[in-house]
Amino acid sequence: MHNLAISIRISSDLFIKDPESTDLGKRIISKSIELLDELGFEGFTFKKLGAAIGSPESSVYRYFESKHKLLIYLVCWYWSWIEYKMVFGTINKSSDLERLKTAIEILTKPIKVDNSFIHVNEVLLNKIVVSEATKVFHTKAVDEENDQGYFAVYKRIVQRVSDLISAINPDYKYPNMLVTTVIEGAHQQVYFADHLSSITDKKRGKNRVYSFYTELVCKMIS
Amino acid sequence: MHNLAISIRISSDLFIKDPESTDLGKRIISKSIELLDELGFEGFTFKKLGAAIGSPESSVYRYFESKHKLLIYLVCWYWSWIEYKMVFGTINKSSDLERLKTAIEILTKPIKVDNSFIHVNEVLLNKIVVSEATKVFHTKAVDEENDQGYFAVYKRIVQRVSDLISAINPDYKYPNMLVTTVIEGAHQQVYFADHLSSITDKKRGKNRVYSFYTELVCKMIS
DNA sequence: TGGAAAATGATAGTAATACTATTATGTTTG
DNA sequence: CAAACATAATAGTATTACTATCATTTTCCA
Repeated sequence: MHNLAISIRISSDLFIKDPESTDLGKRIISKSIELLDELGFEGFTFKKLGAAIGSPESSVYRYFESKHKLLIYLVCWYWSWIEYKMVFGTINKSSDLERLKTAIEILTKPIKVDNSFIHVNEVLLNKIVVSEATKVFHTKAVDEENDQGYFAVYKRIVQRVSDLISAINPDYKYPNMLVTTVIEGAHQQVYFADHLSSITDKKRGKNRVYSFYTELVCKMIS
Repeated sequence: MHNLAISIRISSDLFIKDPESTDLGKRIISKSIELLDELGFEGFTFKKLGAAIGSPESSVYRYFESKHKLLIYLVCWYWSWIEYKMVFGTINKSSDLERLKTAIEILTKPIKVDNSFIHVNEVLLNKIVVSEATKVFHTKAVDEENDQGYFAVYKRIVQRVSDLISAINPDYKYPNMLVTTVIEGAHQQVYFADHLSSITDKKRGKNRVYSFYTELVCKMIS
């Protein structure tokens, strides 16, 4: 069981005090995932979070500088977890194409419950990433935050998959664009299916997002 | 010259008083485009906008209920303008494939200055759509706002291009997903190139976004 | 075991935001 | 020329996103 063996490490620039280090910290993470899902990023406040965990908001501020940083923390956590799944999911595959397909699967198929991290509900966290993660990037502070390395995990995942593509077809000109198209597109399709269903192709089977993007990548690089 | 012939019509649910109907209204539109670009959606306020046009914020509130509604208005304006260009750009093409290619071109190539609408700077508006438009969708009020018809133009554009695809290849299973992948992806690539350049394929020519997505669509539907 | 250090709680306060409301003034128009 | 309308000027409110201070509780370790 990897819940004993591994832990997700997040850049210490994203918090004031490591939420993994205390009980209150873990409850902050756990409850903020629930509340962000319930209220959305705009409706979410540290005051409400404090009320939900029975602590004053000032206690939350001892862990996170702002709700924006907390969101980045959660999104980073999510991508670190995905990276972990990707590394272990591809390690014993026999070819780059197999590895690529597994990576796409991890990036496009619905998330399954994972009990390895008790205070993190990965299914809810995925919902938050789908509906709120763009707000991590789309800020006037992007460049600064990028320089701080906040998006390193995300970029590393893109690079990883991009490298697989280049290994399979070294002549393909746009591996990075292809990968970001898949990663962001997959989330977007889930969001559209939930909220703007007329512009998705809903009645096309259970794994339509996975099928669509797998076919897309394969056709593009062949 | 179409500046005499046409005007962009926006759903009256998006404003309290039509900004096109007065001088102050037009200045609100014009300045809000500049300020949104300069400050970003979060940094933008009606107070600052008021100061910039020399009016109290209460005057702005007589035109728009909230800055969120103003953003939706601008994004709708943008897509209406794109739809207009698409209709007139494809009308005299000789085949569906030609029409499709033109549509993709309009959706993926950089915006050029258009002096048809004096109070709207389309180049800046495009920058705003690229960096802020996701915030129109990603809200707890999406479903309600979708029911109100705020996203109708956007959905119509998707449908239009999707129909072209289906006309070319009636068997292709995912025309809608393909189109939204292109539309959102194209903007995303521009944003990434500006802010997270390591995960784009920058040094691949001037029209890389256009080339990439045209090739993508053609390969997928053939 | 006792005392310092660390963590949390309780409470207060601030500037800014996102509005609403009211009244006054100027401008248009039938 | 008066009514209607548009805008300005000003004030006010609840909430947000913090910061600051001090008291209490818990932990730890010598």
